[in-house]
Amino acid sequence: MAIRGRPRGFNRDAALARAMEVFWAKGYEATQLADLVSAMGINPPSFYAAFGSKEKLFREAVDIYLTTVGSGTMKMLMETANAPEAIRAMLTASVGIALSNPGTGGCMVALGLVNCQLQNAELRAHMEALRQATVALIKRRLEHGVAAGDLPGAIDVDGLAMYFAMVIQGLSLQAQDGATRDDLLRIVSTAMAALEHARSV
Amino acid sequence: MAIRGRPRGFNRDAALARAMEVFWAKGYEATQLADLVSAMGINPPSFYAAFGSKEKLFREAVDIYLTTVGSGTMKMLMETANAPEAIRAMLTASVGIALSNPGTGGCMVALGLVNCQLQNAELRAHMEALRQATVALIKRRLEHGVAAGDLPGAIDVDGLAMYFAMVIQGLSLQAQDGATRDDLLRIVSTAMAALEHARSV
DNA sequence: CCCAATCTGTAATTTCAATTACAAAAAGCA
DNA sequence: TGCTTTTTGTAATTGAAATTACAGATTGGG
Repeated sequence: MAIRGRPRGFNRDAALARAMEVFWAKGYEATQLADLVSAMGINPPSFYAAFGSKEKLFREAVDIYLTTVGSGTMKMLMETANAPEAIRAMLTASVGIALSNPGTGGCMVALGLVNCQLQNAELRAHMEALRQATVALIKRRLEHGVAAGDLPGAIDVDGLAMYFAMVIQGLSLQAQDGATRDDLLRIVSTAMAALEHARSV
Repeated sequence: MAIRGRPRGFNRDAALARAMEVFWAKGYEATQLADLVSAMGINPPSFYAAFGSKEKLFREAVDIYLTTVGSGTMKMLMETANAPEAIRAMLTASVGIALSNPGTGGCMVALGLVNCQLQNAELRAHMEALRQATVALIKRRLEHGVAAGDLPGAIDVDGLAMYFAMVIQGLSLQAQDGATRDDLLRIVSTAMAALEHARSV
């Protein structure tokens, strides 16, 4: 049997994409329902019927952020041949993302939920887990680089992975502070010295 | 003539110190008056009489943060003899501060007001100006290092200054994500490679 | 000792943002 | 067509957080 009842008057995926942009631009807590429903072109009841709550919507928004906006960085990381080049490509992609933020600047995973209230601690933990996953991915790429001979076997892959994750987060904050593309790319080049140095040990 | 009226029943400076800790721990927007007055041991009317508003109190709290907690990093930066050592000392001091945050971790200037609402844009600009001042200070120290022969004359002092400011911010976010002292110090050592590399150019 | 000035505690008030009530609308099915 | 189901728009409702009203308390000055 077909779907009963009045059909939904808006495109759920399109509305979700709009919501993602708003969350990305303003962060979870600074975004209010009024911003969301306005950007999505719907009213509160439609919102709650389709997405459940602000928090559930945010989780969905992060999901599509990762599979759309964010996927590029990880793709660069995993698919660029030489390990140092892969790291550089990832950071360069991060710069692009940080600057394409429709609002203040920065990566949604890095800055979407900083300094939250106790009531949102669980959501914050979710974001933190995503960031830890990034660290793990960088570490794996470095290990692969060592195995492939791109990097010396003596390097501290754990330390370097944390370092580059830190760089991604730092780039986001710099973007929020108004850094230009040229500024951020210069920072990336400087940051890459960590690997240049590791290679020459 | 002496002061008329009932004397204040609490120590304003002590209360301000408590408030600073709360703001440092939770950030501006996640901190609510109830947290503040509770930590300060006073009631709302005393609070407003003595400090004016939450925003004014925050500005005062940032001021004493800078002159107490934060002064160590800049002291290290300006008073350590060798320029690369000065940078390292500054970053090491930042690690100590980030870990001494009574709450989630991180530097109050770096993370005290991220993702704020439009109504707090002016306050955010104030924080941003403080961060820019840090960049300027780092730049000056690097220039001094070049003049003193600690660093080669060809280095990009602007780029390096932004880079190390980014590191301070990134360290704060890493601290919030649960990084240990050992983790952060390893990141600092890795970050220092940027200067090691610059020296050997 | 009384008055003016200032602080304190209790208890509003105000404002604003998330969420829901409810009746009308729009579809399928008998 | 009448019934059921689901969505929609308007307009509450709820809840929380910043700020203030007000009466009582405590001081110095005359």
